[in-house]
Amino acid sequence: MSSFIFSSQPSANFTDWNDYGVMQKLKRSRMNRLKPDIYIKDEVAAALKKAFDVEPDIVIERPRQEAFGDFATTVALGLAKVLKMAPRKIAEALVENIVDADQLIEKMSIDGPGYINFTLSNHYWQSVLRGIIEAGPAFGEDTIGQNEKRQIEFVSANPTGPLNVVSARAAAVGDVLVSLLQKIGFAAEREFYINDAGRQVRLLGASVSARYMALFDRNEAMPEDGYQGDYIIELAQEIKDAHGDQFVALSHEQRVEQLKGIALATMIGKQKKAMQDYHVNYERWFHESELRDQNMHMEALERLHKKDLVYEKDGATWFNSSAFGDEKDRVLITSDGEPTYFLVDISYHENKFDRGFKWLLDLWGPDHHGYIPRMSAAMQALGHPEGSFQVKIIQQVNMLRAGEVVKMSKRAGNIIEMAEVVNEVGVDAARFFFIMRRLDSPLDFDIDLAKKQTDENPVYYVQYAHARLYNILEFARTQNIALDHSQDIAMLTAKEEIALIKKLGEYPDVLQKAALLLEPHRITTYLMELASTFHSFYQNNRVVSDDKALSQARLILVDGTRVVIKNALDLLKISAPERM
RNA sequence: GCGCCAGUAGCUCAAUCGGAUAGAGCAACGGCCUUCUAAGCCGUGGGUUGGGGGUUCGAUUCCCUCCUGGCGUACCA
Repeated sequence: MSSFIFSSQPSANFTDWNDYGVMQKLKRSRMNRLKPDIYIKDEVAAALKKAFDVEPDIVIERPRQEAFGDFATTVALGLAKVLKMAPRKIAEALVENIVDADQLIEKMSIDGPGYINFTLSNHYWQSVLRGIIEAGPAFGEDTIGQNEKRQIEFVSANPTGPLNVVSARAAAVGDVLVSLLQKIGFAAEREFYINDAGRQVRLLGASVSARYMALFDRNEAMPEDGYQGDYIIELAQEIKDAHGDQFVALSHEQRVEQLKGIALATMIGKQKKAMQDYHVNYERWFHESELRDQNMHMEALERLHKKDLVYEKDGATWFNSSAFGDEKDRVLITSDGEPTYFLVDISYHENKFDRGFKWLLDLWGPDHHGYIPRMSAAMQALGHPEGSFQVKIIQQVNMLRAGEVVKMSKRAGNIIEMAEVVNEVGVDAARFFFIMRRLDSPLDFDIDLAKKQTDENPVYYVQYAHARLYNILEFARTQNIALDHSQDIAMLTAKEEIALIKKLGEYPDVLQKAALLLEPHRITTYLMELASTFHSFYQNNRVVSDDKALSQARLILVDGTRVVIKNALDLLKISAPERM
């Protein structure tokens, strides 16, 4: 088993977000202004080349503590051994050789054992704000994806029951991940795989048939393993209301077949509606039946066959998956001659690659993680490069009310329904809460908290910041101080002003990292930090005052902040209220 | 048994490829509204990063081991 699929880190061949190779090819002028770390990296590299004639890997990081400046590098520490010199001596020589052609660096200092800290000038930060205003809704976007086709498949719940809360979590996460990839230049798409074929769908038909007949006082046995939830009864009732008794007289087989079709269409319709109400718009809903109708699974079998990875045993057809790290071989065609779900799923993923996607991500529920090795084995066997197929497990969700775990609903078939939760707390809170945590850790969803309209609720905290920003711009208008982007902003030098601009300037990095590391929670965390930085600025600096020039400069800062919060909320498809 | 994920402040979570004194929010306590939204701000206390060992200038981060919790280990889907 290659360990990459179990790693929470991106695989090695994955675009390395710390290697800005692609970006360096872009025009430097504009990018440099928004990527000061690259500028510093280049400066440090040139200085090292000049002073010591070495070209080590240089990492530019942001110090945790404000006192250490805006950027730092530990390169001198790492070079100590190579150059056989004290790190501080190396650092001193390095600093002396920094040219800083663009005059962005305000201060350089050598601290501790040999850290070199860089503080950028206010002038530089003002230019960042200019850049944000110019970019507007596009601020944060990038082109590093180079239009590569990527696809994320998520939710893909069986159409045999209502969607549960893990689906709600997966829907929010998957939707935002695709948006993130699109923002940094990938041609990314959302896809929902509808399992509308096979045993379980026949079971759905038979279950509905039994309930339907009961409505006419006919006794028809519920199939073994049939679906027990009360929603099946509701479904039967809906069918009776729409079609009357027209299926009663049919043979059992015919009735099951017809009711199966109706029930399936109804359930899929409900799923589509739930997703739409939740602001998730799939580029494609892919039907499993399509694969089967076109015999794509047999084609996939043939591909494996050609690679000599298939054999017959005990009347079944097996895939030699253990040769690719799976713990045992898996059945593709059962001894009854039925293709397994696994085989069909392999062909589905082959189809995705055939459609031109270079990279696939599946979001699966926690009960499917045992399935990862065999699927990865299949993709590897079929020659897809390592890392081109990835799976992330969306961990379980505990719904809490008054501190207690909410019990499952019998009506929905012993699950907690997605629609119920979304209706109760609203789309904004639901999406925010589901995105707030890393996807591989279990999530406690506090329903009471999500509904609270107080500072305890992070959604309101962020939305309030947006409403407040909007209100300031409105108020300025009433005072006849218009927002004018051409005004001078050189007087924006106060501590809170610069701190706010710095925070705004982080957004593109946050977005890029969230996208490439598949960690959407970075966006919500950032939003909370940004809101906090803004509230702090607001508290200490009056925007609209008698000083007209200063007011106008601050209005530009307010507008820049509004732009970034709006962009991030739009990305999450959470509303940005103008008034609260 | 084997495998996957997780274990960080009372609670929920962060922590930028291994970097500086591990940070936020909530809860607790104390301040701040004549001024653009107090759904806000400022401050105080709170930690053996589950335990132990290793790798090195440096470990929440990498390796080994143990403990705890969740999940998975089908000719089901």
